[in-house]
Amino acid sequence: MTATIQDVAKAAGVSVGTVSRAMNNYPDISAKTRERILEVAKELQYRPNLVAKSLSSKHPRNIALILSGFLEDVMFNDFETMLMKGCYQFAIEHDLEISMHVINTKTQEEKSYEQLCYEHNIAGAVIFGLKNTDPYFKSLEESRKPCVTIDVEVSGENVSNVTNDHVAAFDELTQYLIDQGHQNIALVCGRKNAAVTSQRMEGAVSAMRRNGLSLPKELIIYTNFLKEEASAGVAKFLEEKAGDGVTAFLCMSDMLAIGTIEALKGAGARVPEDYSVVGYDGLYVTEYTDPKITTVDQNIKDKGYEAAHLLYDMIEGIRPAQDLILPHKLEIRDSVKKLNV
Amino acid sequence: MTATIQDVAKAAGVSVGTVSRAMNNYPDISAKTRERILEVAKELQYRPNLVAKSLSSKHPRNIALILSGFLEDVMFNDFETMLMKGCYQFAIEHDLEISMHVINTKTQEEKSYEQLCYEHNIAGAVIFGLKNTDPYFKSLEESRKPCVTIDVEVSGENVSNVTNDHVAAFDELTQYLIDQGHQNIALVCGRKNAAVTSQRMEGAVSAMRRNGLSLPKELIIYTNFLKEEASAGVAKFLEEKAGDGVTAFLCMSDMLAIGTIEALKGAGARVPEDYSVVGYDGLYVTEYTDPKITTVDQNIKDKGYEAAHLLYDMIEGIRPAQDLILPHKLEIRDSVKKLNV
DNA sequence: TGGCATTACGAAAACGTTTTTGAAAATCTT
DNA sequence: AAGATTTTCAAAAACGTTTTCGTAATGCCA
Repeated sequence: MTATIQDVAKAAGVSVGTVSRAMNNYPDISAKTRERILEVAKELQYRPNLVAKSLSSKHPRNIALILSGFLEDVMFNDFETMLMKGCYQFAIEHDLEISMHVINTKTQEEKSYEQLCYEHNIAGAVIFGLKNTDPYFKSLEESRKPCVTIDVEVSGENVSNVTNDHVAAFDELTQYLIDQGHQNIALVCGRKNAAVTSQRMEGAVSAMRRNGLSLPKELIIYTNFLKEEASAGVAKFLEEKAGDGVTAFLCMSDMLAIGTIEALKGAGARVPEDYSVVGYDGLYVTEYTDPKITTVDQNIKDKGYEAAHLLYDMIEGIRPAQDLILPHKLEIRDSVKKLNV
Repeated sequence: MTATIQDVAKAAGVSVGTVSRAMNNYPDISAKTRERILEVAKELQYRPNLVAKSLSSKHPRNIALILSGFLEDVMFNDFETMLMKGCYQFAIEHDLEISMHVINTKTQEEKSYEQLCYEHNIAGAVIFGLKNTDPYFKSLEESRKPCVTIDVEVSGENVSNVTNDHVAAFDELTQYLIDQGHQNIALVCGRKNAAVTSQRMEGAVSAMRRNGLSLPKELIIYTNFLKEEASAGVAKFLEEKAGDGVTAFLCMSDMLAIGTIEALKGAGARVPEDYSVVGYDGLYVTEYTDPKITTVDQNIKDKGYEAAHLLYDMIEGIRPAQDLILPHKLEIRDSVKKLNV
């Protein structure tokens, strides 16, 4: 077996409490003994058992990343991975233990957020993937354990939210399209009742209005954020010649942009020569498509990092629960043609 | 606070030991009391503290997924995510606790695999991302804790390996190209001293030899598995007209295939009309490129699932350490043109 | 050198479980 | 109906830490 704190204590001729104090840089211990103990510990290759530590300690250093729907959804691999990277980065830099938990709508019903924290001795969590109808909305609100949700608006005394200004970002994206000379723009829209959809819609409309443009109903193509639906919707749109004069497709996600491009190519059109297309999200796949898609990067890795940061501060009482809005970045690539007006 | 086992015991008028027996379906307890206890537990919304459980239990149910280089490399997002999904899937189905740990070459030096297991009360781990020169090669060999590595050959009494038959798979891929009438094939090669490179090389050569073809040195383009290198290498290759008559590029990874296609398009050539290209790995990004890339799917999610499965069996003494070779699948898409011979 | 803070440490409780031990109660045997 | 089993459970030890509490040792001052 590996050495325990007992072994170190015995070898150093001190009590276990003293070893604990030495290992954790506590005050009431002399420099001499601390050093001796550390030496012995090193010699024995002693590593504290983190499980025991977690069980006994009053100052928790365990946070979690909770992913809802991770096993069900297959679309947003990048999102979750980049989020993880951000969270783990912060945890490593600050010497925190971080664990990952996969849940879904069903397990949310069976076990409250607070219970999950209690089960794992977790001080708080960053939560991603919540759907509007998920039981956790209520669970988090009632929780005494702090948490930080990503891109979803949950109320509650101990819940923060990290997001982007999707309205402003989509406005900016739309403005870019307009600045490139596009006046007849079709909108490839996400799920009707999703929060993100209405935010992005708002951004699109505000940019158009500011420029004296309008968004007629015929130029809106609805989907559930699925590539195939975008592809089918755009194909139908072209067939029906619903949008004569349309020069650009403004898509609410990168996947929708990919589907749109697929349909356009399928109909024999070229992108961006015949039609311009923009996406939203900043998935890395947009760098590998043809053409590379102009999009808005949500900087999800930073989001993960900042979410973990905020969570930590909430746990330590440094910052109160709050909403954090991170900057986005317009990524101009090759899917938009500049029109001569 | 949430209810503890003590609270349940008190409420049910029994000892804590009895509650434990009831919760874990142990034999020596009467059906009546078990039921009563379960009822009380439900009423109090009792959830056992898994940390305490892990600390005290002699029958560990904790496994881990260890990712090396996760924060450094940015390339293989899909790989790691799909691997995770596979592992978590198995863990959930078998009611195991699974934790994820991010390490790198440096932390490997500081802490042995066995120490890491001990720290977290882990019974064993699935390990991904090891480089040939990593300290863990030795660490795993000496470990008494079982582990399963992915795609990397480590010896050791308690270490298994889950992989594909990369030689056969690459042979198959090469044969497919030949079957489509390609005789002059350039090879876009990975890092010279990587194990996977030599395996794939072996597969390519064997298929060519079998068909009376050869692989002259001038038709090999070396890279370090980076897209940009493939792009630059192929561009130079075309410029120098090193491979007149070449009709196809056989790439050792999907990223290399993407780089190759980029270079070909950059030189004004069309894929697959002018040149055919195939990749290897089955990254999901290959479904979104133009054209969609013919590749070999390593089925990494299954690999994760089976790795966790094997690990579990090793822990339970059901299966000994062993090498597991999983099937691959040739994914024929749109990047190869059939030649008339 | 005696008295008083202060410092340094040992002893033991605590964290929430599982597991072992042993004994009372129930059941079976003859 | 008495002994032998078996069943059921309470009590306590164990897991490896941290933290609290108390006290012995040290330092300081006069």
